Amino acid sequence: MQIADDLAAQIRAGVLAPGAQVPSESEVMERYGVSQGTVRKAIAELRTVGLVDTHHGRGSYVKSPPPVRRKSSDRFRRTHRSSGKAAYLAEAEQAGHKPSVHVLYIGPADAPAEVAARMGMTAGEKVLARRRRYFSDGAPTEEATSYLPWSMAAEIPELLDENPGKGGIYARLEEHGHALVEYVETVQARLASKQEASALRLSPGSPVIHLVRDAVTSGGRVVEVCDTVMAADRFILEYRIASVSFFELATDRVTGEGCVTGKAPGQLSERSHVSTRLPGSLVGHLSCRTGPAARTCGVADHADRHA
Amino acid sequence: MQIADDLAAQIRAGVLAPGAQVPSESEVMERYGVSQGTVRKAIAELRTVGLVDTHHGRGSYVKSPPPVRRKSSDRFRRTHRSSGKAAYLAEAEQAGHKPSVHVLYIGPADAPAEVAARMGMTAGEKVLARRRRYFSDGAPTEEATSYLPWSMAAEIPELLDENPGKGGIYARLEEHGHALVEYVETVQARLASKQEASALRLSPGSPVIHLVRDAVTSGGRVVEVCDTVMAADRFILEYRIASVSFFELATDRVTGEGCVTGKAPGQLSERSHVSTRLPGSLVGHLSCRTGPAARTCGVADHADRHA
DNA sequence: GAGTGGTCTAGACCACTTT
DNA sequence: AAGTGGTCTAGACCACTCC
Repeated sequence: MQIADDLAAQIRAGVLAPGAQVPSESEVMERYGVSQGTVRKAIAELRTVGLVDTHHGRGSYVKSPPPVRRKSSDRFRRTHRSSGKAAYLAEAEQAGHKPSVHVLYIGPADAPAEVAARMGMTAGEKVLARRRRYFSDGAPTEEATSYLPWSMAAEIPELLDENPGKGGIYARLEEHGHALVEYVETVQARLASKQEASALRLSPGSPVIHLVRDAVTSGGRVVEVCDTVMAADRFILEYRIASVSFFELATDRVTGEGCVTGKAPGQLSERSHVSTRLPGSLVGHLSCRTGPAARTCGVADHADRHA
Repeated sequence: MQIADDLAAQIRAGVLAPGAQVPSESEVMERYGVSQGTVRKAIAELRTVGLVDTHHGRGSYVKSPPPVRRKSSDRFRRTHRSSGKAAYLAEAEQAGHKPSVHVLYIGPADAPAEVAARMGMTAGEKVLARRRRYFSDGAPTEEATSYLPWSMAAEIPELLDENPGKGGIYARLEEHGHALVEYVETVQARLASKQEASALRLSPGSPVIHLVRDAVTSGGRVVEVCDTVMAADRFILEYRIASVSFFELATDRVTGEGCVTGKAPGQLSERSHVSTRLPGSLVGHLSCRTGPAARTCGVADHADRHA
């Protein structure tokens, strides 16, 4: 489409600056000597590519590129929790944006099938759902729903609060004896559904990132599933992957010496739980999975509570 | 659009099975009593949602949902390298697909700006590029380009081969003294460009996942950058995140005892290098970054080479 | 050649926004 | 009321595919 390319070039060259109005349909019709349908297709193209926003009865305007936020896998490090702010707020402020959160719902819900499967319960079982929408500089960026077993809600009353306190719900879970060993995030990208598009104020056809995170305890139990839908153009996800897991260090090689106090390597069952004592007073607990899937493990150190 | 919803419902209900031909434009025009333009919009909708494939002169056909492959962050564990197959082939076969790889280019190239920045060189510098396209069951799924400093190509001749041998290029790098400590992956989702759409046989408007991975040595040097574009509907990325890093275990708490042989905790500079001796004969090397960014570290164990 | 999708035109009518 | 985008129609013409 020559017309779309032409306009796109003008935008990228800065002839049409962010915020400026794109020539109206009738104007373009005249200038290029084409019919309205042709113009509309060209502008639709610009819209799906994210170059313009168009408003009924007002015109199309050049979009300014959205601020991109980095979401690092390090954000779950227990060390980062002391900050006292929810991970989201801390991260966003650091990046120089005005963050805000809007709680949409906190209360009982029926577990969706996928969530139930991840938590090892039957679909439809009663769970606690925490649904909220996040904004950056006033614009919605993501919508997240946390699911927890309903028994947790009784055990930990703060989970029903809008603001669960310092360190967020993960800190509360750990305070109540559910040490979190690892998080497993699955990432998918797809086009926004109509509901998602309107909730995140996206033009239809925009991509979203669908992120689902399981929080796993040292016992191998999934105590929370967090389902997040993010506007794809506003995020970069960053993951740091070690080439050797702590689990491998402790069990594959360091035998004897009283180091691994659980089972011997090679004798680990599907979900094993072993303890490692490192020099100093540190106790590390490992929850692991073995077998053909050969998954590595998580590391939980309970040192904070033993010290 | 009522007509699109109607067809979509038929597809999802199985009235129109995968592979079946969607009624032709003229047929739909007649049945719903609308004009061609209206029908075309409806079918375009189905196309962008990924429900149908349409071929010029032949018609539109119901797509069968593409096989989804899981890409786990564990695939870089050194333990998994012994398999003797490239990570891609091993993973795909395990999932029951017929994988194949097509090498597009291996040779010198000018470093793109972003790659140069990640590797700490100036843009345009000469690098080795390895570009290949991956297929699953005959359908293209991703296209990846690895960039390495040109000096590596001289040092490690296998890097110029189509098949770099057992364990892939990461194994070759490590054999030549470049122990890889961690990988940093950044994930973005966006719509496919025209070139990407045709290379991956996607309909325009389809989302892709753009993944860029840095391979970091124990010295903190980025020796490879791998730039990958994947068809979003064919992948689920999975990342396992430990709640405590090995780095934190070794330096924040385990002091004295001769355990950390590098600097004391709190004295680590922006990019430090410390060594840890664990019980047994294992030696762990840590490359880390500290400071306000408070990034964790990677763990490299050189035990294989010291044993 | 008959059928398919791809592109375009010219014009009508509606809904929203601004003045 | 005037200007904007949103939707639709009816028809022309082209390009590709299959028989």
